[in-house]
Amino acid sequence: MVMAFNKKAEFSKKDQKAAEVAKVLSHPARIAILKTIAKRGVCVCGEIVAILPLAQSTISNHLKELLDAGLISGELDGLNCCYCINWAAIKKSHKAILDVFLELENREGMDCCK
Amino acid sequence: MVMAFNKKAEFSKKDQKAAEVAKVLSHPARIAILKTIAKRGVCVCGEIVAILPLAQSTISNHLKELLDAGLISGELDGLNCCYCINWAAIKKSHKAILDVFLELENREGMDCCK
DNA sequence: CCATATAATCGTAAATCTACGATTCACTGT
DNA sequence: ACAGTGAATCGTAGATTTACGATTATATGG
Repeated sequence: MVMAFNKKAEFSKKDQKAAEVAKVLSHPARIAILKTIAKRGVCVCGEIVAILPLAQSTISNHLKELLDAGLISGELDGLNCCYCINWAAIKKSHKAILDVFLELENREGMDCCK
Repeated sequence: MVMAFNKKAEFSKKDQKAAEVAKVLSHPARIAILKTIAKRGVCVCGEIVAILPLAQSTISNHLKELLDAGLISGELDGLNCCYCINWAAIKKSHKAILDVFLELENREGMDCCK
């Protein structure tokens, strides 16, 4: 009995993209990591581990998710790995989410039940 | 051996709130449901079921998540249940996400590795 | 070469999410 | 009172997420 297929593909591309962006931001650790990297400009994994209340391997996983989503880039620099924000991706992500809210807020006033 | 505790509580309130908003939007079905309700003004569960490629019980679950998050309100109206957007909550949510992006984008230019 | 340090990866466990069918509940209309 | 309809809830199964410790890989420094 097969269930729990991935039905996400059946929604509009726009909604899928917005949902993907939201998914990346759906854990406070990932938001905190992004803010930390943005704030410091330079950021090495060890610094993030020192700041956030999570184990090194857990941080590394969250970093990988941010990398996979394209929101940050990281390059090995000797022993350390230097991460930085991919601003183009951040702006695209921002727009994807913004569009959802704008499309919703555009309809304000057309309420039904009251 | 106890693992996988919920560590989310250890992050800042702001980041937690933003992550919660993002979580609600992290499935295209929920975005599509919000847009459908906003577009129609009036919206009954059955209409959403007819439009989206999901079973009635699945839609009902997504609606419950949106209700729990406070983004919509629903009242029983005879046989039908009329849902509408809670605009105040939408705006709060929008602001919570917006603040994350603004805080990030504020730091643009302070890059490290290049 | 060897000890050390940084960070990725692996293995795992628990929790949560997605999804559905079946059932139940509540209200209509007859 | 009873059949029918719309929607919530229940039970479930499988997938994914969160988290950690242990291990591995790689580079540096002596």
